[in-house]
Amino acid sequence: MSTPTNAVDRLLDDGSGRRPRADARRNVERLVAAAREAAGEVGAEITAHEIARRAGVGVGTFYRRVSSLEMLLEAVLEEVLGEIVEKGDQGLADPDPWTGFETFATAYIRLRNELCDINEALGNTLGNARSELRDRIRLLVERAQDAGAIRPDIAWEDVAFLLVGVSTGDHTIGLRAGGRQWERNLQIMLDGLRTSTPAPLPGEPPLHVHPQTGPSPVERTLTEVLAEGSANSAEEKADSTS
Amino acid sequence: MSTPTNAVDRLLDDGSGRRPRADARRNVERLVAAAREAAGEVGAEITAHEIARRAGVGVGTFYRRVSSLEMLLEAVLEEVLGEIVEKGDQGLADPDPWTGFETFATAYIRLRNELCDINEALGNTLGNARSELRDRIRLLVERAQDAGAIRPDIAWEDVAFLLVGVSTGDHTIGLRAGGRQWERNLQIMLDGLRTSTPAPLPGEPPLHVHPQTGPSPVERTLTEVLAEGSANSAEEKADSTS
DNA sequence: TTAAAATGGAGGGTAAGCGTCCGCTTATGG
DNA sequence: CCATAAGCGGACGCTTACCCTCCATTTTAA
Repeated sequence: MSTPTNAVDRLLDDGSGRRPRADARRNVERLVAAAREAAGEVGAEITAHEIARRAGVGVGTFYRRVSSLEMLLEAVLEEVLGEIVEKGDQGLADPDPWTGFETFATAYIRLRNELCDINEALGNTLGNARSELRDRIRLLVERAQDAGAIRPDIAWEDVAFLLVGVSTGDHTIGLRAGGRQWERNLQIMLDGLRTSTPAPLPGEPPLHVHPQTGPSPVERTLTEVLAEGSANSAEEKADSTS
Repeated sequence: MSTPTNAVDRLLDDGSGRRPRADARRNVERLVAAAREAAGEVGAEITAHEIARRAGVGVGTFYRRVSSLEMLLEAVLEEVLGEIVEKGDQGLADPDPWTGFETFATAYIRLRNELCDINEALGNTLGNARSELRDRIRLLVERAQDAGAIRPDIAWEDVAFLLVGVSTGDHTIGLRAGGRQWERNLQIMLDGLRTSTPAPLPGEPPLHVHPQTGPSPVERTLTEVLAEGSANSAEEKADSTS
């Protein structure tokens, strides 16, 4: 009980042991909430003024309650990472390895969207929690592979990379998804990971689904495509007919 | 022939119609190459000084050859987008819809990695090329769906989002892939998209592949997981036993 | 009621990037 | 070979953006 476990308490603990005034605590809570929200929306280039504005407090208050912007972000990041690791443990506790993995993956992405890239922004201050997270991912993947639910030619790092991509892919070339695109991305990725057949996609399609006409199987691996690609990588310039 | 088609010629064209000196042309070429390379590595927050340094020229030269940093980035972006669209046309020319799609997807990600997020950085200056790109993706996906190669419950926008995610996911929680992770991401995504069975993964695994022991099928959809997740979204706090 | 605690926002200090200026160098055509 | 216009480099000034402090005023709570 002497070491506060959540961001708010840690930030309020100035070492004097005195109980802070009510408005002080209220403002710290607002600041942490605002920082978490802002981090998810704006990303790493969030400013102290912006957080203070969202929290409805002045900049002065910001810096009295929080020793620095970096401190606040670090506290928030650690808090969220803790929640993610906890989700990993919940997944490992699930008797069904695939379900456990799936549950974790879902929660992970949802939480990761809150952090956005704050993570990378403030460097390697959290080596400990990060290695804990890596452990959970590795265990979840390997357990599902042992159970035959995830294809065996995958490394757990592949999954880590894919999960990032899933949460990142929600806007491109003028297209912008409504914040739940990651759910569809995730399902498609899961279908690529698993050994059994595809599951139905969650949510609504971004715009429309193309009406299907007829079937016809095909076979060629990406490895072959890549080989071709590097074979004719010599540039060719031909005038295109408009 | 009056309107130069590549970035170098466009930047050299100062309207006077005079042929530029040899060193001037050489430096523009270096600048464009450096900008393309730097854009891929550093991303959107690239600086004029950095590009000049990589090109081995002074800042003065940079600004004489290139009216502004924005102009250079725009020229590079347009050039790369043009190449991508061309790859799309090549894919559409392929008689096999799946192969055509696969070829395009590969080339697209490879080129997209060069742009990184310059794209978003300088706003909507390229609405035209972007809509052309969208067209190619839509046609490629729908054609493959008509042929029965891509699962029918997918919208072409899903594919656009997924392709971004695939190229983005190459570093996370202290893990960093060697630049070819996207190939593995892509194959797994393709396996999730297609109607037939998974293909072998390209390249080497990031670190190791977990030795498999035994099989056991499982079934649960992400939709169900999501429903559960939002059901017990009420926070629970319990002291963890260290 | 009153003093300690807290608040807010103007403003100083700093860092970083953009683009210019000008003295020196180099290509090029006669 | 030489004259000259074109080109080169990088120091430097300007602007912008952000971090954090200071202090007159307000709020809490004993």
